[in-house]
Amino acid sequence: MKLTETEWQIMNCLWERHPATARGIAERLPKKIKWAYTTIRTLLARLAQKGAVREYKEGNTSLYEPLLTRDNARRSAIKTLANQAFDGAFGPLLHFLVNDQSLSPQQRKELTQALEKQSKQRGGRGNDSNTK
Amino acid sequence: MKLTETEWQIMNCLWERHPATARGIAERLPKKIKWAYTTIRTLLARLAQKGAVREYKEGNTSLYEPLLTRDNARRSAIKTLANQAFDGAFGPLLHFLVNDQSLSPQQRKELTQALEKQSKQRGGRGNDSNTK
DNA sequence: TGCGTATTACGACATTTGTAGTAATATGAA
DNA sequence: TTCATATTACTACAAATGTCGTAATACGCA
Repeated sequence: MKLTETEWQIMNCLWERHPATARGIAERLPKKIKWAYTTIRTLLARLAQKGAVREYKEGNTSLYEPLLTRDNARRSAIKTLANQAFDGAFGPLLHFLVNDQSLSPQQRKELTQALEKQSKQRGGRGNDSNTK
Repeated sequence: MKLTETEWQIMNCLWERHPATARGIAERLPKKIKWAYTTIRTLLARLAQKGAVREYKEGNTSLYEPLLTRDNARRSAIKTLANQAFDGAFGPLLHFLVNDQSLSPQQRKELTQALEKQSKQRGGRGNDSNTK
């Protein structure tokens, strides 16, 4: 499932807290973003349309909650990036990140540990929620 | 500089070999992609328009070459991803990648080394071509 | 020098994405 | 009940993206 930039904004709010109303989302959007209430509604409708969120009524008010999980959305986004910019390979993507972005010593340490941990539990996949 | 999916296809061909003609690019596009010659021309025009490639004439034929570097395009794409899906933080993005994607032992080793190397040359940034 | 083929130059058009407006309806408080 | 306000339902519309088509040239070869 692929999200557009605006959809990410909405989903980010939804993942943070849900179910939520359109107005609730409006309040939790980054300050910089000023969308009309109806704009949010439209985005939510499109998200529901494509199955990323579920819309249901509590009395008369519409509540929304994510169907697409954050991890899956992330996975999908990363896969797209890897495909288009790194010829589909995660290795080079990681390399690029590690070499290019300045990481704090703390972050480096955490990553090193994560890598070690992964090395231990051999066999490959550690985590595997359903990768759609 | 942000590229669309189709633009990435074109740019990937251009980075691989340049300068190139539209037809040359057509030949080097992934087999799955079958675009009319004019489609490629249009994409190239748009890319020239936004300053990602330079178009010049050799006699009558148009040649193209990238102005935007691959690394910068990658940086930009990664930054966008980090912002929209990881709240702007590279650390978590890397964590996600490291934990989620199955890496070969070889890849893990390389990354660990890269991290170490980075730790050594303290001060932060290792690489720094102009991050636009 | 005349023709078929490769190139160009430009315009076109359907979809998707970003962003809202409006009219109708439901709700709560005076 | 009535009126101001919150919510819904629908529609709209411009800009960005994906994909060409066509008419006019230019070029190389018979």
